[in-house]
Amino acid sequence: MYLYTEINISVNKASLYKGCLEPILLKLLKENGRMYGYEITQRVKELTAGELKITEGALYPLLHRLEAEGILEVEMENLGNRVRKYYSLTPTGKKEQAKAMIELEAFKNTLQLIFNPKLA
Amino acid sequence: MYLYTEINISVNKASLYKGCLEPILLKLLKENGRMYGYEITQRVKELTAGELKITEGALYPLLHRLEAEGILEVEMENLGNRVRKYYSLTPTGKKEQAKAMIELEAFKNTLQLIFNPKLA
DNA sequence: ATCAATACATAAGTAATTTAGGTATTTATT
DNA sequence: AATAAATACCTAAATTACTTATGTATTGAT
Repeated sequence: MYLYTEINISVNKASLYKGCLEPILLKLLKENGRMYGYEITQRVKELTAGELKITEGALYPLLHRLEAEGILEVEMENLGNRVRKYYSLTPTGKKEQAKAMIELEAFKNTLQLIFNPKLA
Repeated sequence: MYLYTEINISVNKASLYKGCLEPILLKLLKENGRMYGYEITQRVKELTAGELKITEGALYPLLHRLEAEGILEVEMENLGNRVRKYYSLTPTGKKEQAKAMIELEAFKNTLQLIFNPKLA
């Protein structure tokens, strides 16, 4: 039986963040060397003061896909009886991360052109 | 028979822009008063120097949805034998536009927190 | 003891697109 | 004059990136 203690009233302004999860993940791994899934969800929540909550249903499949694509590699670590999976960027992943940052810059500039045309 | 003269080699960095089309549209209509579909695709291409191309398959269904939701209203105009459909914000649409801009600001700030943590 | 937090996972459903067509008129090019 | 390109609308199937809703199991706090 499940008892939910936290009621999630998050609005669905979420759609703007679509497509951002992968660059966010790559950036965090670049900064931190290696991280595990749960840690990533918590770090994003901290960094954004709760504004952005990475759902596990989005994160875990992404981690698996990027591992399959050779962008991430994984190391298992045992904590007592539990397993923790640390992910880090492969050499390919580092190139991919750099590309993602360039694309993100272009994205931000493009938004600037549309939403703040005077400053451009 | 169809002969394609322009070969579209657009990469699929497109995913970052997912969820941005509606705020872009609302912003353009706020700035320009009224616009028609084809004009919107061209304006965005101009504004962004070709970086962002709004596809008609995305735009027209969105215009129809927003009209059905009472966010946009439409005026038909005849050009010779052709019809042009001008869209503009309803009063509801103006409120929606303002909300979208606030959400976009929050989005940009959140990205800042993740990608430029030092400047925040 | 019980609840909350930690830590992994998958699968069905949904929304915003892309891709790939389609029709028709008007303007430019050869 | 004929052809191509641009203008102007449209839709529907497929894809993508998620959300929502589950599930299991361990560990730490009250």
